[in-house]
Amino acid sequence: MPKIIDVQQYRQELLSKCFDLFAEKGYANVTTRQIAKELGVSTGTLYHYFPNKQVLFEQLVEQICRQDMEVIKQVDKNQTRSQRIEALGQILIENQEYIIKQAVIWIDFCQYCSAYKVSDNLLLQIDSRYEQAISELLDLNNPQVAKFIWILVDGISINQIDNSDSFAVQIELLTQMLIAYFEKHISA
Amino acid sequence: MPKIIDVQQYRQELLSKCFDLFAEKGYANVTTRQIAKELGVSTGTLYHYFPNKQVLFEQLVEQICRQDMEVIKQVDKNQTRSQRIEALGQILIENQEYIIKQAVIWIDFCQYCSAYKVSDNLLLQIDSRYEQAISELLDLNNPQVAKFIWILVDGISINQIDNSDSFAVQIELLTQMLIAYFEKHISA
Amino acid sequence: MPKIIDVQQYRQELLSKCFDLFAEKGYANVTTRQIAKELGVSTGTLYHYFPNKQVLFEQLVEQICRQDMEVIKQVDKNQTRSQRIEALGQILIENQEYIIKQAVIWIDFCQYCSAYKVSDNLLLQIDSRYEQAISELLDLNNPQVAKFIWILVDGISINQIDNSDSFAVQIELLTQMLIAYFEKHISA
Amino acid sequence: MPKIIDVQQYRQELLSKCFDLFAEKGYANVTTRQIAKELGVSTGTLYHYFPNKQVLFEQLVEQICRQDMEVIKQVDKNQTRSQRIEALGQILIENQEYIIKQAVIWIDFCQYCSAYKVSDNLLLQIDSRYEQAISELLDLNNPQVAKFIWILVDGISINQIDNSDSFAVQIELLTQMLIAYFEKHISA
DNA sequence: AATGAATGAGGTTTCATTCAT
DNA sequence: TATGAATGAAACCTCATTCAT
Repeated sequence: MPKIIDVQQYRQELLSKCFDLFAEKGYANVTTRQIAKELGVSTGTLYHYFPNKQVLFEQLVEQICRQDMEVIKQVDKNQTRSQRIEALGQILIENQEYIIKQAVIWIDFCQYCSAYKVSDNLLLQIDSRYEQAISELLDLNNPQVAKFIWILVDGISINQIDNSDSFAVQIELLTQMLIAYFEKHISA
Repeated sequence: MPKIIDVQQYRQELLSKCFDLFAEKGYANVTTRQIAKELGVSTGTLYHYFPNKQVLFEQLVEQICRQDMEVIKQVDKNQTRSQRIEALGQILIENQEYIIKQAVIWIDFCQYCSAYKVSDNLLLQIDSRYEQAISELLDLNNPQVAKFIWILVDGISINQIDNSDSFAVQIELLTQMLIAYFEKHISA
Repeated sequence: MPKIIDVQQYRQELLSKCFDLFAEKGYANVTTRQIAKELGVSTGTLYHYFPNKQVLFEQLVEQICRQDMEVIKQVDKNQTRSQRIEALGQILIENQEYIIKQAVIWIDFCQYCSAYKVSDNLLLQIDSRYEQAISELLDLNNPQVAKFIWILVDGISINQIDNSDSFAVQIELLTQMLIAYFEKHISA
Repeated sequence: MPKIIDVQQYRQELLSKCFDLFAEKGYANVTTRQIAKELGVSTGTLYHYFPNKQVLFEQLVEQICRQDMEVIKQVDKNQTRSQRIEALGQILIENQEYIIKQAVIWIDFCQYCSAYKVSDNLLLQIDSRYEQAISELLDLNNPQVAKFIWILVDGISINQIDNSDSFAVQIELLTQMLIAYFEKHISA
């Protein structure tokens, strides 16, 4: 029993160590040897913990999703919607580096699903988790709006690859835009 | 007398025929053999028109940018800003399929630049062309806002890979949000 | 009739123009496109005058052999053997650049014959032409000695690829060595 | 525990097994698949031990040079110069097959350096090692003479490709010629 | 559990040669 | 005659995966 927990925990550690590498190069451009080297293990060991590269990637995406849920939970819900939007924006800016990488990996995962003709189950499932988390956070009853917001965060993140100094500016713009939109269309 | 062919024009035709394939699979997942097959030529012919896969991809990105400039130009400038925003949204929705693919390829190109350590010259140059085109269209003096808008369109587009029925809804949301933002913050 | 002569002559011109290219790169490293470019014609034209790359190369080797026979003939035969050896050495030094290239191509041709499993007929035939020419020039009755001399010239030539200033020195050494040998072993 | 293998030693074994193939066909005419087949391994394994075909070839040349130094060392130095020359000739004749192949590869390497525009460092370095070894063996103070001798051996070797029965005759001729030369020009 | 040597299918690219014009 | 676009076999090389140790 305790052994199993250790294995599971070690797997999580390995996944965490992969994060930067996948964010930087993308699934298709990372070799298993590079992964093994980054993790400080042999390729044999890598294949001992993960059946193949695809599963490794999918588990990484799941791990990221779980972490993102935690990030979103940090927002204090005892505030007006505008305040919560600003708080979310603030958290994104504070975790800028992580958020950008997470978005890059997510987009990479979307392409991976279409390119490798992998079943979208995981993709759809994670997608709806984000949708729900944002919906709850901002008391939205239109799921499209919730998804929309997270999509915009991705959009902004991805385009930071080269000049990452504008991330904060753009998240701020997004924040203001959302506030203006909600003020005009939906009563808080 | 040799076969007379407008090489430059034929190159453009070939690039156009690649568009769907790259949008669907992504640069790293498309093989040159697949490209040749899609184009209905041999790999030898492919390499007769493009020195290598990278240049082929870069020229495709350039072609897309030129086409996008044409799409943006379609908006009638004799309207209020809100009207122009709506017109732009309308055009995006009308060209939904193309816009999504274009965005997917663009994001792929961003990753390609970072993964292959290709010089960013082309990336930055194209980036600023979009910025300028949007700035002119909406009379913006803050370039960050212009870039921001196009980034959001990319963000929305990318996430359509699997359920593309929400594109129109999300572009509509973006339109309304931009209008609300400009009404509140910037006089038309 | 005159047409045929022209074609033949044009072929010789083309071959002459290939000489430097083959000497510099070697048969296997020269592409037909490079040859065509060097000749200022299209690949189609190249294949109009020569059935393929192999025949082109073989004809070049033949042409070189004919030219070498002319070089050797320049030696005035009304001299002692030692004088004739020195005269030959002098001619080699005067034509240093040509001699080196000719030797490089010849060695390349030897390798070509073994690598491509081409029949050695041409090789043997040319070999014996050199043997005879040297035998006649130096009044040798041992054909091995004649061949030996030409082989040494090749050996010296090939090793000039990088520091070609020692060619004259080494031909001079060869000359002295031959003279010493003949003085000791064979009466002039 | 992993399979224990002395990588460096295995590399040397692999190189030794390549020797004949390269001698017979030449660098440009040997394919990596042929090499792998000759070595009895897969192409993947080949690339596990050598980063690419060029480096493989260069390491082969280095290995050959080291072996040649051993061959030259076999000559007993407690003899007159004439005797040492004869002893060297004898060793060359005894190792005829190896010497010819070694020479063919060396010449191939010279062409390889010029054709592939590889830096000549290795070539010059090896060149000087031969020069020194011969100089020491025959107590020569003129390095040109030392280089000259080895060049002649190469020249003779290369021309044996097709009728290798004359090698001994020609090495014998070279030996006599050198003795005659030294008797006349340089006191033993 | 851990290693890394070994595999070989499949990737990108080259190039001798052909052929419609 | 002359052209050069087109071909596709085959070159070099990579990399996910396996397996003996």
